[in-house]
Amino acid sequence: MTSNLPIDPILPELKQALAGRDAAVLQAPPGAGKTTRVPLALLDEPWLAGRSILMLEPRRLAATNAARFMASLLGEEAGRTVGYAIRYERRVSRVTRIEVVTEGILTRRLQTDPTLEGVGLVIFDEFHERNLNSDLALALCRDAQLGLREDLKILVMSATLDAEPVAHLLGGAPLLTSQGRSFPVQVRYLEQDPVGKPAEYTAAAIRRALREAEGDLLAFLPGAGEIRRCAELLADPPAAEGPLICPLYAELPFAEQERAILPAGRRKVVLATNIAETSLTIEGVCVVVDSGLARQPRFDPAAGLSRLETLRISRASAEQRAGRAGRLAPGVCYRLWSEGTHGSLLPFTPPEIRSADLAPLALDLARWGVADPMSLAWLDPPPAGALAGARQLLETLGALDPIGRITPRGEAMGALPAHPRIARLLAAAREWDDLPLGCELAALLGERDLFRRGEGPSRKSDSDLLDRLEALAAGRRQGGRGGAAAVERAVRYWRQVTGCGPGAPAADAERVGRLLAVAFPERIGRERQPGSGRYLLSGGQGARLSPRSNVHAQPFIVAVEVRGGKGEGEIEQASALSLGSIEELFPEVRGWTRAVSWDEREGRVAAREERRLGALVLASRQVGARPEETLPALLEGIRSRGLEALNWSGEARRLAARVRFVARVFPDDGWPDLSPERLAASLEEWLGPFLGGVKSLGELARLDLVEPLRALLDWARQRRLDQLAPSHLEVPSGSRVPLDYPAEGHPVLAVKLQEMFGLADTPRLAEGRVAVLLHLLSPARRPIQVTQDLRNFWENVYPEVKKELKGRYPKHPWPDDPWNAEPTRFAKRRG
DNA sequence: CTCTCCCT
Repeated sequence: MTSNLPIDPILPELKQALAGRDAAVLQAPPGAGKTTRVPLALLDEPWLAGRSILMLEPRRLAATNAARFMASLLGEEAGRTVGYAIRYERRVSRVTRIEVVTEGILTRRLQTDPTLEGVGLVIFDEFHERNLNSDLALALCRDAQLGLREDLKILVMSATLDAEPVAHLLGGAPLLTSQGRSFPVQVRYLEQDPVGKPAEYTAAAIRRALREAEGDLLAFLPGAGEIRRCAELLADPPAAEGPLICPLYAELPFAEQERAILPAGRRKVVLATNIAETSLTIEGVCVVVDSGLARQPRFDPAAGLSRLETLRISRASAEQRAGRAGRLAPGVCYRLWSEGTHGSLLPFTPPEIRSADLAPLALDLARWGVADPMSLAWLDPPPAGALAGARQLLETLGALDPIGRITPRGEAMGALPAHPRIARLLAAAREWDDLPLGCELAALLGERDLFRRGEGPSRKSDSDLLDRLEALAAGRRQGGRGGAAAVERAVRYWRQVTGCGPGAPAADAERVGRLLAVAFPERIGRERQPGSGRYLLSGGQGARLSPRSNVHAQPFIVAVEVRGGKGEGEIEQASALSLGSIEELFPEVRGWTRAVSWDEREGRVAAREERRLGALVLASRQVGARPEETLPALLEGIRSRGLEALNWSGEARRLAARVRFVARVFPDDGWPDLSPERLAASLEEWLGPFLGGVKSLGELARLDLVEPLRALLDWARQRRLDQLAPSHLEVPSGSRVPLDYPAEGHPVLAVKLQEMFGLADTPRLAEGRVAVLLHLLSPARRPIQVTQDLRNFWENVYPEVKKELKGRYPKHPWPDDPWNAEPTRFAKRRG
């Protein structure tokens, strides 16, 4: 502890803050030395009273490195005063006072020992990354602190300037800020946002940066595809000075990653994914070229699948990337977007909890005994929709009961350090005495896909899990070659955790399929047409097998990994399964359930009995529909065909039109709304009661709508309707002439002129508020005049009309004095 | 352009 670090001046203040409070927040940029300085500085504080410190790191490498470095400062090996625990490996002893752990470890420790016996302080390092597990661990830790361990202290350390909300969350904890140690980085934006493909404009920008600036160059690209393309573009023609081009992404074999990280002896261009933003530090970088893009997973709760999206990074992320150029000396960062666009970027990368698969978190909450997650302290609470989806899955897996409490099986699953699906698979393997196979599958599913990693066999189009099991076995026969080290280590781990005895897995397709089916019950697929390779999954999504898949011509499969497009996903890993197994594993499919639906082609209600697994119909038979179950299907049929499919008699149309007219004139008198939209929306209420036993369009056609419509009016309103808007009007000739009530404008009375002799005043409706529009007709019922002023017609228009038409209709009366002529509907009597 | 990164 000789050299001075930027964090040092603040340590006394930090000690004091923690002495008086149960929590503190320390904000310190990279290079301040917080990770290795803070735990050792606090070790002898009196409030710690000899208890130990747990420190969380987001990555295994960071955890082991921090522990080893601190141990070396004490002149010890890791495992004495300073130890660590990561998956597969724990190095601690009775004298250990500082234990550095990765995030999942703390959650598991809290579950088995909620009081954190013997621990006095929990430090959350790099909390700004906002990983799902650190958010959960902090929520649980705070809950333990408030309920069980008032003497437990929490210290949150964060690199970026968003520490205020955490301090607030921890009850107004003191917020301390430290300087960092880094060199200035000059940031250069583009004039305008680039057009074209990221690989192409990034390659162009790299060529320019190599001319303009000195030193090794680190470029950030969204994925391996862009990195390969960019490397090709830089190789042809070779960039100036012919620098060494080093791709860097997680799937790359370790040796190649090392080549990118270590000094090369000549100028180097590293093309990296997000892996270089936080997890790996590259020596000698003075120039950063940032495409501004990253690929991020988004879990779709409806489909139960994640898909990758290429998104613009946040300003905080851009800051972090730029900082990589200033670790050793002043540097330059080329941002491949405009300064205007920079202002529109998100300030921080959204926390993982907002878009992740929440099934593991939901099981952890249930184990913790939290019914309502809102009772815990969250910076961002788990989104309700995703959480509901996660609980649904857990219920399907048998881990939760229908009201969301953990079941004994759920307890057993939660005790296994794996995703609930894999835990379910292992539980089934134990039950079926198939543990060797279960351990291999758990390892294959839990690690990166064997056929996708750069160091392994590269038959990436094979989608059958049996092929992967065979590849594992073949690798073992060849003496451990095959690059499946991570999977093999996981196999050993699971064999140890489950107490699985020796013995080779019995890897026949059916056993594999059955184990996978219980873990992925909503991804059981049935082929749509034989040989099509296109499947409907029990969860309702569609998916297709690659044409080069080895899972051929299987009517039923389990699609374990589906790479999601928005429509049909591509099945990356699957296994065949028999119908018999499905029936055995999911007893509910053995029962027949009735399904009544509208058969559009036949135009009738169809009732079937079906055996189904989620969206899959495994068998179906036609049955007769019972009268009491036809209504919803019939209404669905009417809706699909529209109101006009109903039997609108003239009388029914007129009735509806009259009611609409009255409702228009007296809008506040409570007349029912009989607009087509409203009628369509309320079919069930007004038409439903008249549809008893109706099953087909033919029967529907026999139902006159007059009665259902009239039923919407009580007796008093029916009487009032007849007064306000009669269906017919009596004219001077004695005829009862039908009135037409159009949707807009005045009601129309179309009547022969001769029937109106002697009438001066235009008839009025609706208590005299609305005059009818007269369509005066010739004896041949041709329109002569449209008017609302009958008196004016007789006096000024009729003489002209008479002259014109008298010759054409000689048998009809055309009196000179229409005021005193007898109105008639007939022609003149003969002779 | 064919899947980012990490973790029990």
